[in-house]
Amino acid sequence: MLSVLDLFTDTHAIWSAEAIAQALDVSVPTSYRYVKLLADAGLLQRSAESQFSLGPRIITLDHFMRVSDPVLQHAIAFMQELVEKTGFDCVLTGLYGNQVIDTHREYSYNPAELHYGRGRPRPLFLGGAPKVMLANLAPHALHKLFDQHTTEIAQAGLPGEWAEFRKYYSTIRKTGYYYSNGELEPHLAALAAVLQKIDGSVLGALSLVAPVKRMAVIDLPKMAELVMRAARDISARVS
Amino acid sequence: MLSVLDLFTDTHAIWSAEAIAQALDVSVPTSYRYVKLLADAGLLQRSAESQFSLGPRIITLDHFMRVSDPVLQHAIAFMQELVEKTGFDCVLTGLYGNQVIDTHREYSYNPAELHYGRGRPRPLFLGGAPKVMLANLAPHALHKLFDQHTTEIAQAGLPGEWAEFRKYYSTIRKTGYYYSNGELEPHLAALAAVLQKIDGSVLGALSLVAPVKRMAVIDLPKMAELVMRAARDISARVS
DNA sequence: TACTTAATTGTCATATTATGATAATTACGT
DNA sequence: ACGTAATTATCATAATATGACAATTAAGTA
Repeated sequence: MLSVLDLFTDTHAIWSAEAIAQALDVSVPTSYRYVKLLADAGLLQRSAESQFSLGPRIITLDHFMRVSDPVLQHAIAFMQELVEKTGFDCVLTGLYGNQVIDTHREYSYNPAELHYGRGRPRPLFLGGAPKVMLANLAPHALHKLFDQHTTEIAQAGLPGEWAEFRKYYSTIRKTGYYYSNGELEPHLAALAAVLQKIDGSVLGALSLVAPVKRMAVIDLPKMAELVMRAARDISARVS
Repeated sequence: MLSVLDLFTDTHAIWSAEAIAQALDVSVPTSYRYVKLLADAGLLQRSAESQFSLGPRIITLDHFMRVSDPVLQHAIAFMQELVEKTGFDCVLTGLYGNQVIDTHREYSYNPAELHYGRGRPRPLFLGGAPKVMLANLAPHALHKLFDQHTTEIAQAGLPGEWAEFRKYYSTIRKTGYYYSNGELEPHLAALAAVLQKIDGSVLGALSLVAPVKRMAVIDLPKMAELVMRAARDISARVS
């Protein structure tokens, strides 16, 4: 029944009861039952005649998550400071099982477009934030991901052999940060550092993001030092 | 099983399987089953030893909602303009059944505190946004709310009789906006206007919020005109 | 490394409930 | 008021959720 939620995405945000029945291969009455259950819980809402969309409960639950997320709470001030110092956007990212999600974005300027900051699912093997997080996972956890995502790893151009794959991430870990140039989106560069608890477990990642063009005049080591220090400070506060 | 989600709030964000079993009056194995189902769907996650919290799926779903919400999409630009013109915070609010929720906030300045903008549940009968929305509901919908929330209505100091209650909201509807002075929070004032589709159905509300102190020098009719025009423009775009 | 305790999952009989087909009802536009 | 589509009720049957208990795994500690 929870699989009804899987149907709702950014590109297909509205579903009819009948379409749900078809998609899940259940009868129409059952589809209505599912929808009713989810709507009663507020996870769905009727958006129009026979149309359903995601419901207000999700907004509230997300609010609870933000308010009670210690990483987010402590990170914001440091992120604002980074934005002020650099003029770049600052992004906070989390690793949830096999999913990488941006959890907050501090904007350097306010574009008139919708802010995609929070919640955008991201590829596991592309971009700065995922790389510094994976680089700091316990070896067995990384190995698990390696086994589960063979094709994605190949697509990302990463080594198909465990030894080299591991060495690749080990290098990143030793460097302390990762600079991605046009890796996730061609025109964007990012510099990321990991957030971790005292015991070494990964809390998330902190990145500065900017157009590739504007990186020409940047002193990378200096910028890396800024991000890493902020990351360390945040990590210390959370622990 | 979905009632597990009800347990998680901003003040109690982490639950153990055992505590859930007790709260829902089910056996411990059943509690683990519930938690497993929800965690597999991403609605919950293990946060520590035997501890569960709300999961990443909620962040993603909220993201989908924001991206596919036409009101939000069209409103942001106007909200930014209002912030620029007035220096006040601008808030977008939605009505979902019996629930009033802020869905976006454009900040006039960037306080170093966490932004509570999106998702905060609000009382139904206090504050500008709920009042302009309720004032523009179809009479039968308003009557329904009137019947269902007798005590809250009394607590809010609103008329306990339907005729007067209706008249109260009718006045607001005719005025076109509502100015609330310290109604929701003692030190805050807000001016709200309704967003509605061409057919008159309520889409939400648009408000400007500022400390009461700063309202002393404000020309209310002028400010009301600004908010109402923005609200009309947004409404027009959405339709 | 082994030991101890807590956390989590498996087993299984039973009671509960979910399901689909069909019918009845409601809501909506004309 | 009418006709169509949407939604809910009925009911027999199949499926599965539940709790008690046992087994297993994980985590902390000596």
